[in-house]
Amino acid sequence: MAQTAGSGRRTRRERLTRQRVLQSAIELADASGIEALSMRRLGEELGVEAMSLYTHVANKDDLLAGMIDAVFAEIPPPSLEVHWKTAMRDRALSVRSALLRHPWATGLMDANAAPGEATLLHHDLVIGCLRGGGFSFAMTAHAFAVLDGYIYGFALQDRSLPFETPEETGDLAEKMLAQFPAGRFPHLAAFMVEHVLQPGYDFGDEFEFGLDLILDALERRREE
Amino acid sequence: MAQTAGSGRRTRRERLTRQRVLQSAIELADASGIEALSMRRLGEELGVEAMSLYTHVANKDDLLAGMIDAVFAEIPPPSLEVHWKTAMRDRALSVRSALLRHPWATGLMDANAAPGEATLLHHDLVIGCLRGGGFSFAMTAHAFAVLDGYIYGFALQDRSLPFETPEETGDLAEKMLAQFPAGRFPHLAAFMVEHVLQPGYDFGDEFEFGLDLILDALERRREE
DNA sequence: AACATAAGGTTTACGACGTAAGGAACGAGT
DNA sequence: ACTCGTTCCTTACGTCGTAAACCTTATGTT
Repeated sequence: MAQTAGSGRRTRRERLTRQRVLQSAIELADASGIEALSMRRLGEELGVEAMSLYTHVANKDDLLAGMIDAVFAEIPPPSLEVHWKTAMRDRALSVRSALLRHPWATGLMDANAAPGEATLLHHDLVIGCLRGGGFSFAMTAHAFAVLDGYIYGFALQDRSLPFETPEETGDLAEKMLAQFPAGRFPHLAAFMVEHVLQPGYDFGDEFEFGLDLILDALERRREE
Repeated sequence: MAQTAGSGRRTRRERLTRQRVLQSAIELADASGIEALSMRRLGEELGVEAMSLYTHVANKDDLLAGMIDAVFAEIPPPSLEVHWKTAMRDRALSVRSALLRHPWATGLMDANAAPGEATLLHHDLVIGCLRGGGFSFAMTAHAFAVLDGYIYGFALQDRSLPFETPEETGDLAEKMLAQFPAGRFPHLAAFMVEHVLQPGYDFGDEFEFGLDLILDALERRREE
């Protein structure tokens, strides 16, 4: 009786896999936040006891490292065929959207864990793209540092903003400033009233401004 | 018998204070990493049981929020007297050095906690500086997002690099690449050999390049 | 068909964590 | 000297990551 994966009549449940573990962990973190991701809870999600996970994952740090690498794997690889500027622009937007889909990822990058294969591949292509675009090694290092710094930092800021919708923004801004004597933070208050609380404002929209600013500046420096 | 703070003959130990708790927590996190900061361990450091801390701190999140605000309080306030560009440059370097002193801080900024007074004051002055420098509200928002994004993101990258000294860099780079078939990451490998592993290279030095790139670009846009 | 093997999954347990609840000790004001 | 509010301690609960040992099941060999 052939009993290959999933065909047997009495397979109580799908076999566990590193893939399945990582994917479930990502779904759980996306849905309930990274602080809700415990080995027990993840096991539950997969219909399995917590300790079973350790067959496919060395420990929790390994799990987190795997999740990060899986996020990088989601990002379309930057093309080496097009002009570096468009490639880098597209890539920045791709990374940003991945970090928006998985907001917990930014906070995990401090991990002293070694980068995974997808992560290294991503970096490899970024460097290849810049070098192919005529950047010297030194300029490649500079460009890489500014671009990635900006991308991750923006995601960090975005996530640390304690509001999601414009209405929330208003409520929260008022409460924040109301804690302190009126006039304690005059510039901040004016900025809130005159700009941030205006209809249509969304912090996330700032991303492309800074991105283009940096890309244009890099282009200019490269040509110098 | 006057028994003001610290004068009594039988004060077994200094009284606890929110200040002292926060300061000890920061020292502990600086010295042993944020993951070593537990309420019990912190109590021990202060010669006190863990539960005593809760008199001065609502819970651990409040402790962490207080630590972040204390880090901002360490940063010299940006001046409103000098040209915006020098003020913003100095401030960026100050923030960076604070984040180097307290590497755990970057990872904590995701906290959904409300920003503290020192944090708000810092932001107030940054906005005041830009507005005073002739930036419109919209341009202020743009500038703020790029600058702070870059500063925090750079700190995040810097901290996530798994090496401190050049020698470590070499060892680690080799191990990282050795895990995968030679030639798997050709651009990355070349970049490492030709640039990162060259004597004298230090990723931290990249900071000022990107900072000036952004400041120059902002100046140009502001004048448009 | 019977068995050996190893891999996957489970049970139980340990020490550390954040913190709720209630008690004890202490200092200041009467 | 007595009270009272604050500070600090004791004990306890539920949760966490994971070590160790055990059981189960699918597979390959005879």
